[in-house]
Amino acid sequence: MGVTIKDIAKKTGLSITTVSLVLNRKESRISEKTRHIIENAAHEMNYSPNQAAISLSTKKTNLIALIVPRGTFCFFSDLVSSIENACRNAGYSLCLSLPEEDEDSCLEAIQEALRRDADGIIFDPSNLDEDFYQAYLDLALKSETPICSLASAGAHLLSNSIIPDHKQGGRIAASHLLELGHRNIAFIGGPGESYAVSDLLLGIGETLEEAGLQLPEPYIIRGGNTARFGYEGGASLPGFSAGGTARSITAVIAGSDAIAAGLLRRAFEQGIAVPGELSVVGYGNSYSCAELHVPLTTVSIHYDRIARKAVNRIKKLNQNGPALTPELVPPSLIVRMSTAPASGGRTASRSADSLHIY
Amino acid sequence: MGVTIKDIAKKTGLSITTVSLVLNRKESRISEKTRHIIENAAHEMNYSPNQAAISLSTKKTNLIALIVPRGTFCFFSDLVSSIENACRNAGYSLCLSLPEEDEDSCLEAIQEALRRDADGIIFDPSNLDEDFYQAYLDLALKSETPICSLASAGAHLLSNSIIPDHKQGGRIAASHLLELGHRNIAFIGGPGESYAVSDLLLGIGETLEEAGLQLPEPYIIRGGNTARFGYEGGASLPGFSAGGTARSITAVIAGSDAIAAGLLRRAFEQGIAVPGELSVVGYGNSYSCAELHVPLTTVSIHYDRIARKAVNRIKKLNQNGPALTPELVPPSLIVRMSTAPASGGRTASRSADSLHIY
DNA sequence: TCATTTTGATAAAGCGTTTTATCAATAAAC
DNA sequence: GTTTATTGATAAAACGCTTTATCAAAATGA
Repeated sequence: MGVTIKDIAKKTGLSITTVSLVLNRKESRISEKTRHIIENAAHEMNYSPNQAAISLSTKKTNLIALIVPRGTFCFFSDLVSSIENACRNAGYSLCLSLPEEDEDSCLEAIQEALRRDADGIIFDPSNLDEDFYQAYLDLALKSETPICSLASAGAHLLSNSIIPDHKQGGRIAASHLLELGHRNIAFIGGPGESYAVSDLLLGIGETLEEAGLQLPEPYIIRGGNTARFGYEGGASLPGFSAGGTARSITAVIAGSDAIAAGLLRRAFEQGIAVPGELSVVGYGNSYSCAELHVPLTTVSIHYDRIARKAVNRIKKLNQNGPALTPELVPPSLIVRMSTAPASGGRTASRSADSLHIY
Repeated sequence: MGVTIKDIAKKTGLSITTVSLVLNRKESRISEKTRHIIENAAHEMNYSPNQAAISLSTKKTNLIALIVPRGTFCFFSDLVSSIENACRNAGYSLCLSLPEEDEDSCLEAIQEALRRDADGIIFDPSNLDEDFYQAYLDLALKSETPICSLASAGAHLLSNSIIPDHKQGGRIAASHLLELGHRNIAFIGGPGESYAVSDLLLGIGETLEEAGLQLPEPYIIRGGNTARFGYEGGASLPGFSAGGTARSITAVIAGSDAIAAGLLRRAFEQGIAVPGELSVVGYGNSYSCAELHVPLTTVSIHYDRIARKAVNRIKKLNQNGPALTPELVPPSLIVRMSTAPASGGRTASRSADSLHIY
């Protein structure tokens, strides 16, 4: 279809080699005169290099494949958006796959990435189980494509992972509530097989234990990551539907912001004041969680940082840098308005700006 | 890096041509025996075709580029997710660009798509202004890459657009409120230059006029598409901060679900009951809008349909089908719980299921 | 002036496919 | 037993680019 360097060569009467050299290699020994002729011609003819040809020749595609199974642990758009940005800044194009959560679909996505000979694969398998990892790793490692996982499970197998430190995330959320004086804290979150949620729970549990408290079985509701689950599952928290003081629980940590949203709605409908009677901490700091009627206190996973690190790592590996050990990225707390001291009082008025509401 | 058909040829002692024929052309005249030998070898050696080479040879990349300027009219994740799905189902890979909203960034994104020689470009410029279209079209049309726009502006120039019928969306929203008996309806929505919002307003205006009403200047608040804008701009609606009956406005149409969310928060904080005292209609039916404490009545843009149509159109154009006229896709109303009769009464209890809340 | 280095440009091979034209061998038709 | 079709496989060119090795011409040094 388009204009090729051959066309430029023909038009200028110079050779293909010369054209290529001018267009790619600033340091090559080409006279200024020739250089100008070619640059002008290229511009006039509206030349655009053909990436397929470049890829074939150089064995670099400048492509990063991002694979995020649908319905993944945290709302995907933050991740996708961050990775896209990081890719663009680093000169990569982004090839996006949102496979279904079953093994076949995910493997297909990986094969697609290999067929396209991506310079790197970023994969977020946080809600898949470990059996899967093996198959995925087999494929990944057989090819020499750098793979960067965004999940802790299997991290020992995969040297190049950048991992949100969900355990730390759990600690942060729990500490926040403890500091506010809460003693009866519940958890509601994702499916049982999810490693991300397991880590999260681990952090919560440890922190509570260190404070001499525990997280008893009935205070843990597992099942999903959706708002619907938050709405429906929330009702089964001990004493949640009872009015006023009958509630033993004063705070809930949700495994995702969506769950927290559902929970907030349930509380609203039942006339339970948040944060007056119930504090809620979300998880993820997704776009939408600042839009709720009670802006959500939540744990930010810092996908922007993770994205930068992941893309960077792939870039280094492409330059034949050494494989590196997995890196944990610590989350941080975003305090908005859904948490307050256990006593029930609203905290001293905080200005919207200091609350990072929008 | 990987195994090539050359390797397979060498291993089986057959020719490259034969290998290629076996692997791609079911109908070619190759003996069953040879076919089996090659298929087995390919499988054993874990052969994966190199897309760059295929592209170079066939001039088909099986790539669709999706360009959605950041901060676009409607929350991008619904669109992106739908397009990804449609691409996958149609055998395409998705190359995603989320450029900044300025012209340079968008042009870069288009050039990237051309460099990658995408089989088609899907572009959502709904919040860019018409000047931009010209530059964008120049590039697009100069190449012969099929382009499918998702915006109405410039549609007369671009034959292959699939366009959400925002005007119809406006009519639907307004009709709904009129049927509920509202007479004082306001609008709060996106920036002045946005054609999408202009269409939306047009639909609203026409519908009100047909009912003998109008949308007076002070009832129109323009500025952005964010929740923050909904929260802050909402307060400037006539009489909004006044208590009880002082409010003249009984219903608001928001230009996006995010705006509606901000508005809902403002209403909550000011003790204005939704939908009891104020009805709110959102726009877009984005993921998050069902998660709000008052599940949002909104206008669904049906991105899934739009995505399928857009991808299909590109596929047909790739098969040398004729260029087609732009197609308008009608939105539809999703009634949830943020609207009620103007009288103030809550509507007869509706079950959650019939409300499409989750 | 002749040998040596530097400068400017090029030819040609290679990257992994597809595809057209060709060819030998076997089968069918006469 | 020739001639003609058919079957099964292949050689080679092409796709658009990069890169190495090569080469002629000009500049430098002795």
